[in-house]
Amino acid sequence: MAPVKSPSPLPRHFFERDAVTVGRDIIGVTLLVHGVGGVIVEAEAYDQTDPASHSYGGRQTPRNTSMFGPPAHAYVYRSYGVHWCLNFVCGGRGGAVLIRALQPMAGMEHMFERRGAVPERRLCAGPGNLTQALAITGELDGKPLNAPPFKLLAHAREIEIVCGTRIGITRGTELPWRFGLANSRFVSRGF
DNA sequence: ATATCGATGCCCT
DNA sequence: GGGCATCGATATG
Repeated sequence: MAPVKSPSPLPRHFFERDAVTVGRDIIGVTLLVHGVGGVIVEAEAYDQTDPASHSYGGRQTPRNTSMFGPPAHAYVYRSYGVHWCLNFVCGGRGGAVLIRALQPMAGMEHMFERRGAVPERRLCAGPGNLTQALAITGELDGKPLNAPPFKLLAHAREIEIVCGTRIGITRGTELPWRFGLANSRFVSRGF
């Protein structure tokens, strides 16, 4: 019988690729923050060429500075003045992947404390809900992903990945840069 | 089921 | 002043 592989850290150069490639490959990876988190089931890619991106045209501002920093770091920004959104910075300046939904796996009691009495499938469904469940704030902006409080683990499982157009944008709406775990009920919306 | 609205930080014109 | 990588409450079919 073949040995069952346990979760392992991501390959060293995982994030040193373009955002679209990383966006597809990040599905199925486990994200933990202070030990709380789960499997990434939905993500979107953004890059410099993309009119929906904060890094569009190479424009750099105080907010998006992390997007132009080294890969494998967090870009955390405030959305609509109310929510925090978590991204992973990728290779190719100005590229990042927005983490949109998790299948909760660890520390769910903390998630319920932070999110209230929502159905389990809604705990981490949507970028703002996910950061609330994991207590992610702007303090983590620019922090490396290979060190606490972050932990990223790859699984050797075969999974089916679907893609579609991104959510909540008004430009670049035709780009199929939203990725998800097929048939997951933990995504923010169907594909 | 979809539609509208308010919360309100940061970037834009 | 207006728009935005959002969300939940409220109204209405």
